[in-house]
Parts: sequence; C-alpha cells; structure tokens
Amino acid sequence: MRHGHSHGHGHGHGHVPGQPADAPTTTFLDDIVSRDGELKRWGTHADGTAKVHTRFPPEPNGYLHIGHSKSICLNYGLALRNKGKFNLRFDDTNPAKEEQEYVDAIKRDVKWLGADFENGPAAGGVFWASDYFEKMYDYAMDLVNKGLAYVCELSGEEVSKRRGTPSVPATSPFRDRPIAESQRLFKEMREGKHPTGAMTLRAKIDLASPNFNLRDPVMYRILHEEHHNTGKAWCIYPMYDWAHGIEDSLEGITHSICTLEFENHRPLYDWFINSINQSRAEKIHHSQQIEFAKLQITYILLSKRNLLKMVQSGTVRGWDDPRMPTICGFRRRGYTSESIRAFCDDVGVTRTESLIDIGRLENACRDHLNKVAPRRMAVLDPVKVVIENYPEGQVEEFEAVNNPEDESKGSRLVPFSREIFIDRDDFMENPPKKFFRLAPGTEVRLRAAYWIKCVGIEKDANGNITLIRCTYDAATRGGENPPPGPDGVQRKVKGTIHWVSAAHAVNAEVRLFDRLFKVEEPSKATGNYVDDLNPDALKVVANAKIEPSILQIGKDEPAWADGIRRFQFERTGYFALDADSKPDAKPAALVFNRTVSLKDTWAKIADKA
RNA sequence: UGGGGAUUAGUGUAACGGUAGCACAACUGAUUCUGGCUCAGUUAGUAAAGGUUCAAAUCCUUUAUCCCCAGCCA
Repeated sequence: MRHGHSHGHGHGHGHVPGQPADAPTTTFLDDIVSRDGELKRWGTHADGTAKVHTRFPPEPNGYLHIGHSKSICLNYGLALRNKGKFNLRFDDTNPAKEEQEYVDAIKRDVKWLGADFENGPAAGGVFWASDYFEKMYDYAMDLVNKGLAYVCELSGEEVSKRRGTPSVPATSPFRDRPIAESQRLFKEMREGKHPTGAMTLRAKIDLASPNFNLRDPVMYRILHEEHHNTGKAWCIYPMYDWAHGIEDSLEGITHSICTLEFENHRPLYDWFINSINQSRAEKIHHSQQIEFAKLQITYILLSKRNLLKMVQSGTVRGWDDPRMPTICGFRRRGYTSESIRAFCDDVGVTRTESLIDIGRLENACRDHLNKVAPRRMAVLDPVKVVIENYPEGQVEEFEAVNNPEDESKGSRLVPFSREIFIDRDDFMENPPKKFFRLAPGTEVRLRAAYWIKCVGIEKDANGNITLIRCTYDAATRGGENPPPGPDGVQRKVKGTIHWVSAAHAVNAEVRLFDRLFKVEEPSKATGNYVDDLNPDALKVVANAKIEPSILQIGKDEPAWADGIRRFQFERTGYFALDADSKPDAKPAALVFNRTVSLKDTWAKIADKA
C-alpha cells in the first residue's frame, strides 16, 4: 500500500485511508524508491519490488539525540516498508574525536528505538568505515595514478589563505607535480615518514569552482593518532567526502540519505565514485545521495558540540540527564520508543526546513502512555486532611480502576483511613468561580473513595495551611453518587481529586523537569546557549506520597521492553521510576522522573484570570 | 558579492495542470469518578507581481525572504 495507487497519485504523507492506524507512512523518499523500482535502477526482488538498502552512519563522537532518531526512523522505515535492509555504520574516520563509549551507547540507543540492525526482517548488520581503510587507500592511489589526485604540502593555514573567494580561484603550487612524485609521497604518508599535518592528498578537480567543496578537496590527512578500532595501523585518515561514498558503495547502499547541509557535497560524492570508475572494467556501485531537512524542535538544542559542553560543564548531570534531548535522556525520562517513532512519523520527511513545536513530541508521549500506563495515585505537594466523622483506626480498601483506556487491566485495592494527603493545588481558601476542587464549605469526590466536605482549616504562623478538616458522606462509598434527596434532587459534585492514606503512604523523591531553555531557539539571540538556560529546569520534590501498591509490581503493569516502570499519577502526569531508586532498601527509596505532565486546562483557565 | 536549496492556515504536512485536504495548536460545546481520554463543531492558508492555459499551489519570468557553503570536522 505504500505507493497508494488507490488514492490518486497517493504519495502523500500520512496514514492511508482504510488502513490501520499503524499503516506505513510515505514520504518523498518513497516516491524516489518507487520510481527507481520502475526503472529497475537497483535491481529487483523476485516479486518485482525494488531493492532498497539504507544505512544510519553516525560518527562515534557523541551520544545520539532526538534529531538522529528522525534519520534512524526514516532510514529503517524505508528499508522495512520496501523489504530492504538497514545497516548501522560507524563513520569512524577521525580518531581524534571517537571513543568506544560512544559506540556502545549508539548501538544501545538505535536498538532501543526499534531500528534493529542485527535481527529481524530489515537487519543489515553493523559496519565500520575503518574496516574499509585499505580499500580506500587503494582507490586513492588509483586516483593518483590517473592524475586525479596529488599530494599537497601546503599547511592547513596556507590552504585556508589560498582558498580564494567566489570570484577568485584557489591556488596550490603542488597541483601539477609529476604523478610519480605524488605516488611516492602518498606512500610515504601512509608509512609514517611525515609528521601530522605535513601534507595531504588532494583531489584534482577545479580550483575555480563556485562550489568550494570542489576546490581540490582534501582526501587524506596525516594524523599520528591511535584509532579506537584500527589501533596504530594507520597514520593517514580519509576525509568524510572521500570515505562516505566508498562506504556506501562497498555496502551496496542504494539510497544514501543525509541532511540538507550535504547538498553542496553531492557533486563531490558523485565525482569521487565516477573517478574511481573511470576506465575501470568492473565499475563499483554508485549509490544515490538524497538530502532531507534535519529535525529542529523548539526549546531544544541539538548540536553535538553544545550537548558535549553541557555535559562537561556540569549544566546537566550527564548524557542521560532526563532534561537532555539525547535518546538516552528521553529514555531515562520515561519516553517510550513507540512515542518517539510516532513523533518522527508525525513530523514527516521533506526538504523544507522547519521548526517543530516541542508540544508535538510531548503529545506523542502522552498519546502512547495514556493507552498503556497503569494509573496510580500520588500526592506531590501533600497537605493533610482529617476526616472528622470517620472512625479513628478504621481502614477500608477501595477498588480503583487501573486504566480506563483498557478494561482488561482490571483494578487494584487502595487503603483509605481517617487521615489522608491531598495536593495543595486541590484546595483554595478563596476559590475563583470555576474552581471545582476543595474549598471551605464545598464538596468534592475523593477518587474511588468518598465525597468529602471541607469544614475548617488550620494554619501556621506564616499563614500556610497545615491541616484541612473535612466530613465524609457514608452514602457515597466507593465514590458513587448518593441516593437522591427527599425532594428527588440528585446532589452533584463538580470535582474529583486524588488522595493517599497518610498511614499507608510510601514516600518518594520526584524530579520535575522543565525545559532546559527559556527561549524557542536557544543560542539564536546571542550565539551562546548559556544566555538562554532555564535555571529552574529541575525541581526536586523530596517527600511525595504514593499509594502503597507502588511497592509491588502490579499485575496491570506492562512488560516494558526496556525494563523501565512507567505510571500515570492520576491528574498529574506520567512518571517513570528512575535508576537511582533502591526499591529493595528498607525503607524503599523510590525516585520518579516526571516524563510529561497531563494536559491541564485548569491551569490555562487560571492563567487567564 | 558567487554557488546550492527552500517558501501551502499559528505549527507541520498533502495535493505531481482539474473540488486546496489532514494532523497538532487555538477557540466553542458534549461527555466523564482524571479540568486527562473521547466525541461534535468553529477559526484560519498557496510569499509577491506578471505571464502561459478552458483551467495554475503545480508550468514560465521577475522580485522578496529564509537556510547551507571558503575545516587537514562529519
């Protein structure tokens, strides 16, 4: 259905009418794939469908972020939809920046996202650019032999000076040196006979090109550094432009998908492969580079350099700080991979640069968690309520629904007693008109328990409410409506609030996250993200009160694939149990991260007033 | 200044010469033992100007605005 011939040209993005909600989404990339299929450009499977082989090629020099997830999802999705393959490839051509730690984290994150490169229908495997160094060297020497590359002894600084301007060509005094000399020097470069930076191998293209990428770009530089994969085997390393097309070629990649800033590199990508193929009997595979607009999201900074800085400067607690836009940050915060995938699907893939509202990511998360997260009651900012007409020492257990979205999840028992906690937000001494919660003289429903009415409050010397006195109506047991009065009038209650029995409450630390930046486009105004940091991005609640069922793993809890327990704390938001928790300690030490709050229309009303 | 791209409601995204649609946001209302979810509805768009055509978001011309490019980073 991906080509959607049943609805016009049908290459539209979005769900195909008449298909299940999780039906594949198509993009302009699918158009290209289907056109290639018609032209049999890359060959076909037995059933006539076009061959598709994609890859995700991160450099292991940092952690993956939400922007990468767009690339991962689109590459994996394209392969999956077209019965193709998807490779994970480490583009490890710069030993100065790359580390094993990043390799491990990237593998973990790509897998978590669901782009399984090792198992499953689209698994293509794990590859390394560094495994191709020998082949790349051979091809480079081939270009030297053909007079298409030369060794240049200009220093980096000199190259920069001689780069020229749009109207002034670049220059290099080494451009026309004899082929034999370049052959010898390139060999010497490899053999380590020259120090770092002494010379480079350059492609001989066009020093006057208005596209600076074609002004004899560097193919190899000397770097006397140990590589995390090849160790000391090499002291020359290929540049991205030279390496990437060869990597794609060797892996049989059909569609080499990258971001828009590489558009100016495409002529170079093609020039390199064509030059290798020049007068070659057996041509090497030439994959097609296609660019798309990278993901940008409001209030989020997505640049590896800056993320690294935030980690190193201690602005956040690490790469997986729940406030970080890294994949591991979102995971720790409680986001599900399903919701990130849904988000990527939602924003689509185009060549138009856009800025996505962070709310759409939050919505995707709420959407998924609403369906699957077990409900619990938790009071984040507790204030004590005494129910004066409820017998001292008595405990009742009420059945509370585990997930109104999923009846099969059943219900659990929640203990109730004379003293309970409610959230401070759910009481107002002088409420405005539309306040439906507890206030002096008004009545609310305690979820799954009783209706209570406020009959008095106590305050400390500073005027803070320390205690709320209430009475309950025994006829509302289980939260049910009481029978109609003698006049036949059904008494009603506008609000239902959550609560936790004081004697049974489990203490927990709750971490409330806000956006890391105060402005939609961090660092845009001053060029320095530090100016835009939100100092209140983390609020820690030390003594939240949670219903006791939280200590056991409930029958209603899903078998979370990543092992992270997630809940909806009713009327508050979605929360995930953090790895800092010590559930087996006595008493248990629980730490919850607020993944995302529930939508709060009351807050909106209150803000307006 | 040279080259390469982009431009459809507030934000994204469809429509590939033939009815400008969808999602999210916003706003109404209904429903509700979560001010959640759900449901119903409303608002709102082809950057501008010319041209070709029976017909233009789509083709042509000009203009405007935005993004990318002068690393031995990727």
